[in-house]
Amino acid sequence: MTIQMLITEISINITKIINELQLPLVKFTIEPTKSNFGYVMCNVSFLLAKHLHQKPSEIAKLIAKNYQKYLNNLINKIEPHETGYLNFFVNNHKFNEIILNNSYSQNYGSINIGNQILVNIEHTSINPNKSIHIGHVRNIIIGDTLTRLFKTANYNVKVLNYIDDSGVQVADLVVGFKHLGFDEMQQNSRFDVYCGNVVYVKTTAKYDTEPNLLKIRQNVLQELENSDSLISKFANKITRKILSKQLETCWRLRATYDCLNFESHIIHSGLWGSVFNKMKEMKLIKYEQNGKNAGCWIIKTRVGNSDNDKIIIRSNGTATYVAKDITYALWKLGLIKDPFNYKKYITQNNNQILWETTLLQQNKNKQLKFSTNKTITVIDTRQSYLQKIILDLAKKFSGGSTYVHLKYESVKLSKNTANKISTMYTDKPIQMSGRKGTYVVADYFLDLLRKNIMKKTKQRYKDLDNITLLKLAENIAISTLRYEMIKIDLGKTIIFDLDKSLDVQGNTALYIQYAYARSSRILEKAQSVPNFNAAYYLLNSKYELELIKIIGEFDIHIRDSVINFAPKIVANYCYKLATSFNLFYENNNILNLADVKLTNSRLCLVHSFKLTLNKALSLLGITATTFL
RNA sequence: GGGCCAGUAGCUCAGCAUGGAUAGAGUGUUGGACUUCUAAUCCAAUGGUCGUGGGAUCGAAGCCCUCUUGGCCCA
Repeated sequence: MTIQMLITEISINITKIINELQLPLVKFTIEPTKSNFGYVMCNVSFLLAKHLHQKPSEIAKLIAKNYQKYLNNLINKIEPHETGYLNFFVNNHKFNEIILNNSYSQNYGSINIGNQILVNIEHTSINPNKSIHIGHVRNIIIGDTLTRLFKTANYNVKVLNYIDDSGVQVADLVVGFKHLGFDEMQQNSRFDVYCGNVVYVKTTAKYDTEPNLLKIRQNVLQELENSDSLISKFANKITRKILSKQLETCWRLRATYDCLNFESHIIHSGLWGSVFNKMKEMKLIKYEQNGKNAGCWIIKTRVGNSDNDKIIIRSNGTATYVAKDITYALWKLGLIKDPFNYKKYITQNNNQILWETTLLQQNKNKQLKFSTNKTITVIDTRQSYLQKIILDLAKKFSGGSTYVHLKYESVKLSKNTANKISTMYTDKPIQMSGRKGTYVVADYFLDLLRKNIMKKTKQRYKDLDNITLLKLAENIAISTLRYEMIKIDLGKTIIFDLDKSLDVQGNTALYIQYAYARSSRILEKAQSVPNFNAAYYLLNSKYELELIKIIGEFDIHIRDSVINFAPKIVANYCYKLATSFNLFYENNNILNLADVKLTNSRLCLVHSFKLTLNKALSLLGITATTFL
């Protein structure tokens, strides 16, 4: 029995009453209330009021009267409120025991929505020509948190990371290294940082003054489509070198993957070619004879009231990223034959194997399956237009698949931070740009945050050794960044400010971790381990009852979060749990009591809180420590 | 020109899907609480025409429409 089950029981009974009274069947909801209005509430009277043209309070009375026969020793009172709400009261003594006993179990909070259905989630997919910046981090954290949530909802999740190793941005790097003399072997900074901050920015800046470089880039792009060319091999070498560095950052952020999809393989395997032919057959694309797109293959689209053309193949015969994205989406949805073989890239820290696509025959590994008819693509809202094209196209290939574009607003740099890192003055927040080099490198920020936290921790514990200190600070830094990225609604732009982000007071990961550490210390210092055969009826202060109730709501929030693709719901839940625990902690003594039975009951509650918060935090990729 | 997103306290944001009880947090400012299970905490005060105008409803921060401001995308 959880609160969710309580809700289900009430829901069934009210439906019965509606049937008995031959009232219209309305879609009512039952939710936990705020403490002074019973335990859970139902809005059915309001909905019926619309149909019956009666006062909600009258209907509430009627239903309450008919509910009496369903009352039992658990749900023991129903009260029709004058506003129209139906408030249900429970036997707290019994319910405390039920919730707490439930919360001790290993799989507490796990729900079954997915039935082990295969779903793939694509996220990260950063061009392998630069280091990961704070804007990319939002994508990684959203994607990874969603993965954790879907796994706990019993989906079989495969995480994909698309590596655009044959696009314009990679061509820019090749131009830089091969024609502008940048040193591939430099040792001054991390390779990905060097490529992004120096080679890419300086190369693209030269296009304005040296237009012949653009022609060179065109040739590079063409060479990239031929896997045997020297340019292709060189590009492969540097993109893999960058990728390995980017993955280090991803792993630092505690994201892991199942498969790396190399874009070049989409061309080299002939997959794009077959999709191209199919699209020609289906008359989805058109060869343009005249106009500005003469010589190009285009796709006709209609968004809103206006027609738009999107180039699929340039006049020189190279495929645009749109072509490759479409092909990739069709592959993800399993709508075209899988031409890839898979080989092991690495075993990640959590023992999860990371695979990569390959075209080598010796890696035929057909038991591996990453394609499925349910796919989620995490990309920011600026890609909405292209995603819409892909979605429309996928529908034409097959009606039965689900393609979700999980979009989120981008991360911008605050005015102050922008002015700090760029020579160009601005009086408002700016969009980060790889090309202009106006971004904050993720590892740079994390190192700064870690340093800041270390300083404060050192003040608290002067004797702590450096290794412990560093580990602790690293954990808090990663957790802080993850929490800040996930607690904000996906539809809201994050304005990132370097200085403000270093502040870790209030609603932060640290606050939640602190509550966890407090609970751990109590259990450590207790004379005995909690005995679960406890006097739960003694837990009757408002702080205890409230905390138990919130613990009991765990699965409701997970369900809510999964169904609505809203990871922030779990973040808010963690904060609510921590706040409630802190109130309990401040107001109810636990260890220094004369009443041994009460101490034990409270220890059980502390234990339950600790387990539940730990599970909730792990869904956010946040690790709680017993000491802070 | 077409499309998408956002506007809630000085600042940053919950609440909006599924309308209903007194619109909540953090932060800031002011004051208070450590001989006590961790004060990276807690308490109190302060702070709101929920961007504007209209509509449907017994009832709107939430739904529909208008306008407006800011951001983004396509052309």
